[in-house]
Amino acid sequence: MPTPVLDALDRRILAALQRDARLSNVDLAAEVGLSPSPCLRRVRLLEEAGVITAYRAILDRDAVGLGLTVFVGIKVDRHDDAHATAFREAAAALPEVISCHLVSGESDFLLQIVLKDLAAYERMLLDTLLKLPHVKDIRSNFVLNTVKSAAPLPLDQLAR
Amino acid sequence: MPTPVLDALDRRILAALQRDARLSNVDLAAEVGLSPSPCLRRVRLLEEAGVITAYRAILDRDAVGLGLTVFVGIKVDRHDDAHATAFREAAAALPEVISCHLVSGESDFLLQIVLKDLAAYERMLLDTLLKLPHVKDIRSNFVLNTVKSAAPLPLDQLAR
DNA sequence: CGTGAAATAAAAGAGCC
DNA sequence: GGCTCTTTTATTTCACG
Repeated sequence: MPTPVLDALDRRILAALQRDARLSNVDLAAEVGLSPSPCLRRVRLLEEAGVITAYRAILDRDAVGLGLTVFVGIKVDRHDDAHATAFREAAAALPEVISCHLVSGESDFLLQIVLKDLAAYERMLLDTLLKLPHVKDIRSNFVLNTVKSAAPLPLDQLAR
Repeated sequence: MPTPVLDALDRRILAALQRDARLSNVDLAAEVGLSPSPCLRRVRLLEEAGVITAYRAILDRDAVGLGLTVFVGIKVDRHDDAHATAFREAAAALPEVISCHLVSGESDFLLQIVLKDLAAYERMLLDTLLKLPHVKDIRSNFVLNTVKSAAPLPLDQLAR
């Protein structure tokens, strides 16, 4: 068994910060059963190691006027590096695209796009998405209802 | 023009907190061009109004040992409320399911599932997903490469 | 890793523009 | 609404066991 990168305490710290990133170090330490000093040391290490990549406020999309979410499947011309890279960079640069993955299956890329309404999506589709490099086919899947979103990662499932 | 729910200052506050949820109120105020008191008042109001729903630490999935992300399209038997609701609740209760949406198009539901590896997904598919209520068809799309993930919402796009 | 003390910073509130 | 100033409270930090 190689030295585990994350021990049980690290996982508890991460779980707590996923639930509430604004926990003070004192409260966090109490929650994970540690005193403040070593707790803060661990958090700093997790940040420096790139395990914690950011602390974000999660917003209600409807409340901020971004009521439309669309999952967009996109096929590109070919799969070679030059094509894929050009597409990737162009897609990632769009602020409306909040996630973009290369996936197996029907589509090559799966994008999650957030917009004000259908009219905004129509403009985006015509003016931007269809003009991305090497796009061959686009399939739009509109979100009708969000059952669960931006949930914390299931660190409990890692217990060995 | 109805009273806008969010004015320009609110949007600047939200943008800053999406980028860094751990900003102190003093720093946040300086960044948005406000003094601390009104800035904190606005943040509290945004929290109470449900605009800010959570503050989360964002983790590197590979670094925590959750190297496999799968987008799973699921069709259910029928679309009536009883069926859809039963499915929804069962799916949302699974910790590995970090997002679940009712969508238009090919599938009825689109789930984002995070796991350790393919073996874990095989178990999940056989033991859990296929046994969810009213499931008719499952299509698994494996993430080969993550280009962009958990990006902040594009509040700039709301400027009228 | 824990403890405790010292230094620092943050939040909260009152009164005013 | 927002600003400033003051008070109160909490948090970070560090040296040592």
